[in-house]
Amino acid sequence: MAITIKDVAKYAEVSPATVSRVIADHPKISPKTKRRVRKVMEELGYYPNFQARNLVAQKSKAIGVIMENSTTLAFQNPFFPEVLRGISVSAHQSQYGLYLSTSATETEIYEEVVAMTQGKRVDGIILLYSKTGDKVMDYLLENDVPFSVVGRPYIQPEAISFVDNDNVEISKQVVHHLITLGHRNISFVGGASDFIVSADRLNGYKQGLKEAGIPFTANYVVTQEMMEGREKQAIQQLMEQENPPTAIVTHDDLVAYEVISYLEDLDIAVPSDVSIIGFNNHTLSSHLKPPLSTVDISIFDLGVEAANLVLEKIKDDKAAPRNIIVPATLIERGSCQNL
Amino acid sequence: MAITIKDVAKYAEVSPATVSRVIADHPKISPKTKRRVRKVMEELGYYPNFQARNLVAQKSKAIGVIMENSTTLAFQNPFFPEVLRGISVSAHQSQYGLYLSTSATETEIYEEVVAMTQGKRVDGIILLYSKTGDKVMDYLLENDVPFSVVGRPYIQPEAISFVDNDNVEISKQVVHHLITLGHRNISFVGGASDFIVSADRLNGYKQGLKEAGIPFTANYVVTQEMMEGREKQAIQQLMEQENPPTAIVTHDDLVAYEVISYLEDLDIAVPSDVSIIGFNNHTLSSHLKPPLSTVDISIFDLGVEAANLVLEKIKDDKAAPRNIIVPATLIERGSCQNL
DNA sequence: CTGAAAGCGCTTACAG
DNA sequence: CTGAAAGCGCTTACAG
Repeated sequence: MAITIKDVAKYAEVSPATVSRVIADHPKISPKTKRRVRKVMEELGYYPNFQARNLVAQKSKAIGVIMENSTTLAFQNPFFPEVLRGISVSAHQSQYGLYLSTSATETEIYEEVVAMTQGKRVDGIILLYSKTGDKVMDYLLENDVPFSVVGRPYIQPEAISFVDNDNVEISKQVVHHLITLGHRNISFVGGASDFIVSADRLNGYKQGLKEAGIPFTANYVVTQEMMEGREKQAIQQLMEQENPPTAIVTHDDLVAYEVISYLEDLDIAVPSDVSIIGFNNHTLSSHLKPPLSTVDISIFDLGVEAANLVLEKIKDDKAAPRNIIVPATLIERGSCQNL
Repeated sequence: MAITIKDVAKYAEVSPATVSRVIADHPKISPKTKRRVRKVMEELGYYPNFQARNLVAQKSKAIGVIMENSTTLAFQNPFFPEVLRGISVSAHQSQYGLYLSTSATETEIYEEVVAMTQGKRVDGIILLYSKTGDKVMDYLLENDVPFSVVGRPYIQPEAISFVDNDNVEISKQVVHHLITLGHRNISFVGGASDFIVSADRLNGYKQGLKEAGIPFTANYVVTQEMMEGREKQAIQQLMEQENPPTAIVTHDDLVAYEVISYLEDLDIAVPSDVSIIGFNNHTLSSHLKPPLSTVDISIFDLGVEAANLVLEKIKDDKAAPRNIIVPATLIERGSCQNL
């Protein structure tokens, strides 16, 4: 089979223990021995077996990245590769590997997380989403598994390491911006309502209205669930009510452009008839027509920090949970207009 | 520490060997014993330790997915999450885990692949790209590592399992389509030239021209390298030559929209002045202005089949290499016009 | 500075 | 149908 530590030991005329110590760069091994052993390792093409090493070390040097393997537009967008890139960079620096969930449904994800943590396939977990009543998060918390969350946890935020934008605040700013432009009939087209990020942004939207003395209109809110499979009708319904909105906040740039195309079908032009703002600052959004005003949420940084946070917990059992708020910035472009 | 097979054995009053056999659902264990042991496993919350199991089995039940952790627009696009979704579905069915590369540079990727295969962290590899002179592919081939490639290998295609579109053919079709519309001055804005997919598409483009008796014009080809960091100037240069193209084939929808925006800056309208076709059928492309004619390359299927192919090789040493060609379809929308 | 021995948690011929 | 024993490839007190 493959070259083992024993083969190296034999050729270098030392014990396997010594070879092991050379690998670990143990200070008490003489430079001479180290040199000789390393030369043999090189010559034989030795690579340490992770399984064996991890078995005795009781760790895996890998982080599990958990996401919903979903098909919705929200997961089609560049958020995923970008956050993963951030995670990769940080994990790579600490020499940790990345293990990806492959499950599609909630129950499967739960099973997979339990198996990968109990089975020691990973040392910690990054949750790429945060939703209400998430059993995965409950499990991780109860079993003291090192983990971090991208997004605000639905329970015990003080006990959990997470990274997030200040979604309430930035959403409020977005609304303020539209109000400054003279809008008062402002709609909110949000994500799935069990996701905390959606709830937070809706909340900020409401606060923004309130601060401006504008009453909240339930009819102005369109959730993911209302869109699902009948996006066009949902938008039509939104626009054909008595006082249709003159501005729309959407939870994602891709959704914004989708909405714009439905508005077009209804002969409603952006921004002349309706202003619109997205979220996530898609690479393309500056190039498209209209160039989309949007919120840049620093996705890459979200990933880097999420990885840093789990790593912190993995390396130190009793590291206190930390929260990191990554800046979100409103970027004004051409999709909004004075009323 | 965690519950081990010994704990279960003790409580169930059997030997560890028996517990192991129950886990494996060995046929020779009595149903009664199985029931009893399973009950104890349940009660104690036993989960098998992957490291230990894999160490003796000499396998990891995981597939390494290798990609360049790059920032270019090409990797910002939905190709990555979509192909990964396909891979996930197939891997999940076979109960294999997914291990992701975290390296950014070619050398690092090489090191990482060698370490993860030699170190038995993964049983096989999926290469998400194919480029000329790729040392990773050479290594995998030489060392008989089970692997598959998304894209046509640059060497020994008959010896390697890969999944691909017929990029030459589809590219030729795209050119034919434009020629049918009356275009003769057709430009090709391609990807990085060391990628096989780019080479194949360029090749199909050339063949398409040739078949129509149109001479190839080097000035009509813009590569990734020529764009890098000066996209706008590259497009300007393309359009300001003596006989500017009246149609442009781009290797990706996102790039197509980027180009469209530069054309706009030059007061060139799509499709009235210039026709344009993309690749990859981005979710948004039907919604944007203009709705983009594009090529759907069945990304999800590419992923599923790539996983199937490695799995085939992992499960059977001497499975013959297979190639799968996934259909690519030209989708006509509003970005092309009769000349 | 180095080695012999035990052990990480599992599996699997071998024996009965 | 089940158990005792050896072993997968490594690490790490312990001893010298």
